[in-house]
Amino acid sequence: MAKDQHVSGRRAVQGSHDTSDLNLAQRRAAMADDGHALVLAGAGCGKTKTIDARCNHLISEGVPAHQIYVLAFTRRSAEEIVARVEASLGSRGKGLQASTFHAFCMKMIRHHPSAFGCYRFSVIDREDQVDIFKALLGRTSKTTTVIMPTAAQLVDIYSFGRNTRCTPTTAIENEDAALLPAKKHIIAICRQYRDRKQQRKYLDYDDILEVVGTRLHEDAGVRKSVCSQFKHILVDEFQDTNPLQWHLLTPFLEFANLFCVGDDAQSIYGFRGADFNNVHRFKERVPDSTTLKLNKNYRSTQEILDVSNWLLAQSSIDYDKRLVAARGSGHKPRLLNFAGDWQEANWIAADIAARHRKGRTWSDHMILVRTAYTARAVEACLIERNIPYIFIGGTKLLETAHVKDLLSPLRIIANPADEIAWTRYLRLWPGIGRVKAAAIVERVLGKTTIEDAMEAIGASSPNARATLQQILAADEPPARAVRVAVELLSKTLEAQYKKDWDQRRLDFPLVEKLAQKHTSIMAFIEHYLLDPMNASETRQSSNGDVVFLITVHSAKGAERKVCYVMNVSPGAYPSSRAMGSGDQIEEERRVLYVALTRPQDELIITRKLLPSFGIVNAASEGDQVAVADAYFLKNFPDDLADEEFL
DNA sequence: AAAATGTTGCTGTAT
DNA sequence: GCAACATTTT
Repeated sequence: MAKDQHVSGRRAVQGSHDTSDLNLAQRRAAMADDGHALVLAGAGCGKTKTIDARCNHLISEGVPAHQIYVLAFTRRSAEEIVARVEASLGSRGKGLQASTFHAFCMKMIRHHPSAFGCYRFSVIDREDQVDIFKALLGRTSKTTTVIMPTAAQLVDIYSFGRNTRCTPTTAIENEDAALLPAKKHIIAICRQYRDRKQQRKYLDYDDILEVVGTRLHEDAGVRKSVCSQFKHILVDEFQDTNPLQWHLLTPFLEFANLFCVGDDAQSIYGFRGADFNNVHRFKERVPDSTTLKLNKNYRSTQEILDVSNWLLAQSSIDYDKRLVAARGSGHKPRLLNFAGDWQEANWIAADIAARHRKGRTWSDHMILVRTAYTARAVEACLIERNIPYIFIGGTKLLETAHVKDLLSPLRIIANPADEIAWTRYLRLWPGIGRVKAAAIVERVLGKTTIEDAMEAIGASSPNARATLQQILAADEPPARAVRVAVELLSKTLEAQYKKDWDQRRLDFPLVEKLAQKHTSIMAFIEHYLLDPMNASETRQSSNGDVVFLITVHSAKGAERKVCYVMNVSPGAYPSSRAMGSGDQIEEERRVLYVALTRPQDELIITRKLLPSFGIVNAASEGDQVAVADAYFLKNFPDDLADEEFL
């Protein structure tokens, strides 16, 4: 029974396979006839439950599970959907597939390598992209007099442009209008980046979607063979899809039934090009579709929803939304004021500990933060009190410096043209810095075989060469290569990271364990780049009774009995960095809305009223006033929460 | 001249 | 925790 699943603390009832616990609107959505459908659902109105029920219904009606694909926003929610459907349908549910858009496209690319022309490509992450742009900037910067973007800004501009399929001007403006004079240079450098990727056989995150989308549009044969595998495509969090993702979905319209579920008030990925026209213009773009609405909230009590309703009502945008609690009345939300970060964090940890002593489980609690670094104080307090937790958001295991170092030789073996990996690997060795590494890489990339390449390292570092040779000999399976790499590189890495080496080394057995699930280095690295697993998540013991510490962006769809929304302070909501545009401020409002709609029973909002980081850092005095003025809780009504000063 | 080491500042959300 | 910058060592 689903009860035993206890999937990340969700209510077990969601796995039950009959539709009797659905309300009328949910049942109509779940049991809709074939055809395209858009389901609009407010926070907590049972989106996930409806997707589960839809899958159950389709499979029960005789659709083979493998012809259904669920596109979710995170690996976590994808896995949960599959787990619940399998739990309720047993063997008939086996074969249901769910993943992120990126993992979906990568599957297509790997299953039809010739169709997409991406054989032996390596997937690169954002940091790798930044490295490439850095190298390109280094070569061109001296002649220009205009202000050029940083490498990181170039990645943003380039990626935004591709995700929204907009003009360079729009993409640059979105980053910073002050960069417009450099437009010509930016376009030129983006072209060089594109060529460089091609040479080195790299696929960045956007390529993964674009390669598949473009091919499906251009080639009818490929389109038919790929798209006709699926009868039903379900898309969760549809409000956060962007034009590139829509481009990818449209070829499926003639082969499969599209079932998209979303809430425009929860659109919080505008910075990644999310476009709620995908929701608002769905009917226009897909005329033969039906639209369904779910508007009864089953998650929270009315007092909690009142806060969220108030917040949206303050917006200039008309969301046409007032959440009504099916559960009725409950605890009044609390609004707690603290003098500083430390007091705030400490109080939350103490409060959770006290509740645990009274018999609550750790996993009844979720702490929501806007930014990863806000989490650090509370993390320290949780550790101090021995409270088990996982932190979701922030740096992923495969993004940490020491793991990237460890994997660099494996990346070289998987793709000898991988310049970034070569550079990283070479610089691990004593006596090799930026300049020598560049010289060696130059020589190495001219070679056609990995053996010649290793020869080309030359006498600069016999150790670097010997080590790479031994790792190459261990080659596959990847777990073995990882183990050999750990053995051979430990000394070097220890010297590099001396201070926190004892912490970092603990990650290596984890990496080896993750590698065991894969048969090739490429597949292993790719898997964890596309569906990254958090360092803290990976370190967890299996039991699962832990406090959830999570960024709001990662918390979409999650719920807990007791939620602490941290640092709802001036300068943080909206973030002082969002002050540039009204659209960005409204997106910030939705971020807070997502946070406030997570709790089932108790909402605890904490903040610091004294000038906090965001305000202090606003550039001018005028900016500081603007930040304080835009603060979302500026006119917060007394009767919506019990306010305390601690 | 390049590498190594030390210091300071700042940090947006993520596939 | 990390990147950019500054300083010391090889």
